[in-house]
Amino acid sequence: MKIDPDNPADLSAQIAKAIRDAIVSGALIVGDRLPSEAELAEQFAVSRPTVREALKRLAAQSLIRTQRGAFGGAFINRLSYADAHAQQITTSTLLLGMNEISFDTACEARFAMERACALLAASRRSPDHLATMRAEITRQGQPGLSDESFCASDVAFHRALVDAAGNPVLSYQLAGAVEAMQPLMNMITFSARSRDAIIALHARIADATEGRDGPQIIAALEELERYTRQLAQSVFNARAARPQPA
Amino acid sequence: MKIDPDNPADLSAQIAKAIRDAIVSGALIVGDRLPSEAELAEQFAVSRPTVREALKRLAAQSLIRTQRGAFGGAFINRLSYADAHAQQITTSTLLLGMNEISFDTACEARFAMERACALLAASRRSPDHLATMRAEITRQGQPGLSDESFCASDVAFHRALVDAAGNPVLSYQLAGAVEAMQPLMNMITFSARSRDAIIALHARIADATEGRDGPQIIAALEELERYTRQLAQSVFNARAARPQPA
DNA sequence: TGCCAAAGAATTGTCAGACTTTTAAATGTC
DNA sequence: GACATTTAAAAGTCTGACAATTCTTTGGCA
Repeated sequence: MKIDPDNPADLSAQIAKAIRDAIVSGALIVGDRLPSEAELAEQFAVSRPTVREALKRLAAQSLIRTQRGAFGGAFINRLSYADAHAQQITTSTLLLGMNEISFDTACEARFAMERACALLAASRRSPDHLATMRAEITRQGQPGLSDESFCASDVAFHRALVDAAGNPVLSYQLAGAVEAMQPLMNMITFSARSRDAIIALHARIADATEGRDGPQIIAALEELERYTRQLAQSVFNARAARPQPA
Repeated sequence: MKIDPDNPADLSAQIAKAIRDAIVSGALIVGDRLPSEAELAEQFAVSRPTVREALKRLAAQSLIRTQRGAFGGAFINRLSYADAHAQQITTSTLLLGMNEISFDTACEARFAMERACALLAASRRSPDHLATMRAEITRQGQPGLSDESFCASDVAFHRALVDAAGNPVLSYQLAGAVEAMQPLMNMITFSARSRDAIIALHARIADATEGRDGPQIIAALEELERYTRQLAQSVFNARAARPQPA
């Protein structure tokens, strides 16, 4: 583990970087225990609060976990899918929310990646995935469903499709992108007619998945993308025409 | 901003969560300044070091940036592509390195997503992207190039292809996946013959991109995926046959 | 008046030391 | 040998202080 010269950057940031590099490079393995805070403080020649700040930075990225008590300390964490997924969603959501990313751009990226799963999903889908897709379609057709619930079910449907591809890396990447878009989707009011259209496309996707017809899934996804973007366009136009509702 | 009951979780984690939620939900906007550490300490009824630990957690995720001096403080950060990208790479690298993800799984996901960019890249590629691709191909053909440099150039080539799709969200997602795989790729020794094969495929991709022939790009990528996996397979087999070099 | 330098204040960065809480290991007792 | 008790190690938290930084304001000088 390298030391830190007295450069102007935060000491805690430098310490965090040193430890992070050691983890990413493989010098520290999952399950390894870091020295205690007091020992680290001595090793880096800083105070314990400074070491603690560094460790909290690493904990924020799920790189380490801390345990109190005797023989406790900071341990290198195995990054779980759940943690990675959560971080992915937070990052993607902020990126979509804070930067000038248009709905079209986000939509294009999301469907492009989803189509990338289509062929794999067609060949690997299990009865479980199909059942989930069908269940969500049923749910989407229920009257009185709020827009938020409809969107949530939409996410669950697409997630099932992505999971059907049977590749956890794809699931992790895609699920982040799809869920990050949900706040944008929630802004759209879905009329009964548009819901019917979407449900019909979902049914087409489910049928094609059941029939292991990859190209058909892709075609349906392309149509869904077109329809979603058109729907968003009209919503934004309507909103632009009625400037501020106060 | 909500308060924290005295539950068993870390106070700093709770405070960080409260502020993070406020940011993600939009209650705190980019550029907003948080209260000073002393004020936050009073507001949450904790000490300043505890507040500081919470702020460091947020800083680790690039959610805030801090500035010293009068009228300094913690400001809500605009998540830059560079920051998001860096986090994406760290997360993906760890996920690939620490979990039992096979090379095949990572490879499959990466090429599936890359193919998703092919059609967009074919229609939107600029002369700049083509020039980068050609330059990297030239570089890959130079004799005496180390395996690491060859891999780095390989990453740069594919990154240019992805960027050619002209969708920053795709670039951000893909670049993370591609770069995360580099440590795994670095473990492969590329013989002169395999380099030639890869370079030929790269040239085919560049030609197809120049000719705006999306399906041809996809076909070449499929072949490249097959070849890469086969190459990795033989490397791993050879390694398994010669148990421990000690 | 106008400009530049010095003082002041606000705020983060860092440190030292102390105390509390949690947890597991070691010890003692039946 | 099993169970209860003690003990020690470690993170979690607090208090108080000082250093470093940076913006604002004020004062002085031409």
